[in-house]
Amino acid sequence: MVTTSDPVPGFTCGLDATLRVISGKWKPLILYFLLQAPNRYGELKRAVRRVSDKVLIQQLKELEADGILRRTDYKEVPPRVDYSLTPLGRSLAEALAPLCTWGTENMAEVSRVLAQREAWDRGTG
Amino acid sequence: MVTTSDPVPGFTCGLDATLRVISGKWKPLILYFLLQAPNRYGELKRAVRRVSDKVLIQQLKELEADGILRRTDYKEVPPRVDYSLTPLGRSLAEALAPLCTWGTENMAEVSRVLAQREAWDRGTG
DNA sequence: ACAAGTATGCACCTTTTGGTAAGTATCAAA
DNA sequence: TTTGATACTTACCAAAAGGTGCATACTTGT
Repeated sequence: MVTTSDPVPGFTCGLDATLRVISGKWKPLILYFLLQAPNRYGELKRAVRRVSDKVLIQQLKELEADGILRRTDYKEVPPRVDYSLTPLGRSLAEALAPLCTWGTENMAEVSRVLAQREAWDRGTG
Repeated sequence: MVTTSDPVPGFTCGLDATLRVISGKWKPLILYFLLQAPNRYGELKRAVRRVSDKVLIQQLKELEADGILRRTDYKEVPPRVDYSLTPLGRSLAEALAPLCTWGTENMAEVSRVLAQREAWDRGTG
C-alpha cells in the first residue's frame, strides 16, 4: 500500500482539522483551564496535574504558534508570564464544553469501563 | 519528583474522563462516521482514510469494550460485520459535533497555521 | 548562607502509538 | 485457476510523544 502523504494535508472533514490542533496529551485540559481563568505558568502547571514542565511548555508553544493562545512576558524578575486565550482559542475552548459535560455525566460509567479495560489489557497485551 | 500513579485514576474533571475514552488517533473520526451511518468494517476503513487495519481494529475493540459501540457479526461467509453506536456512544459523538463545526469554520486558518508550524518544526526540531 | 520559588532549556531515555507486510478461511467473478 | 473481496491476526519495527533530572539567574524568606 502506498500511503499518499500530502505535503499540505487537506483535511477529510472539520473534525480532522480540529484534531490536528488539540492533539497532545494535555492541550484540551490547558484550554479548559485557561477558559476558566488561571493564567500564570505555575498555576497552569498545578492545575494540569501530573504534566511535566517539558511537555507543558512545549504544548503551550504549539498552541501559541497556532494562534490559540497568547503569551505575555512581564520581563520581571523573578519571571512572571501569563497565558490567555485568543478569540480563536476561546471559541475552540467553548467547543470543548460538551465533552466536559459528557465526561461529568458519564464519569461513573467511564471509570468502571476503563478499569475493566486495563485488567483486560493486562491479560491480552 | 514522584509522579504519584493512581491505580484507579480519579479524573481531575469531566473533560479528563472523556479524553481517556476518545484518545487514539482515529477514534473521534470513527465516532463521527458512525454517527452518520452505522456500518461495515470495509466502509469504515475507506471512510477513515489512511488508517491501517491493525489500528482500526484495535480502536474499534477498545471503543466496544468501553461501551461506545456495538459489533455485530453476521457469521456469514465472506465475513460480514457491522459497527454501530450504543446510546452512550451516540451521546459522545454528539458532543463532538461542535468540534466538527469549529474545524469547518476555521479550516483556512488552521491549515495556514499548521503549515507554518511544520516549517518552523523543521527549523527547530 | 541556604533553600525555595519563578519560567524555561536541554540531553537523554522509556513508553506509547502506529504502521507494514504477511497470513487465515471462504466464496465469487474473470 | 488465479485474483480479489471479506474481516480480521500476528510479528516486527519506526516514529512520536512524553518523562526525568539537571541547569539558569535572580529574589525572597529562614
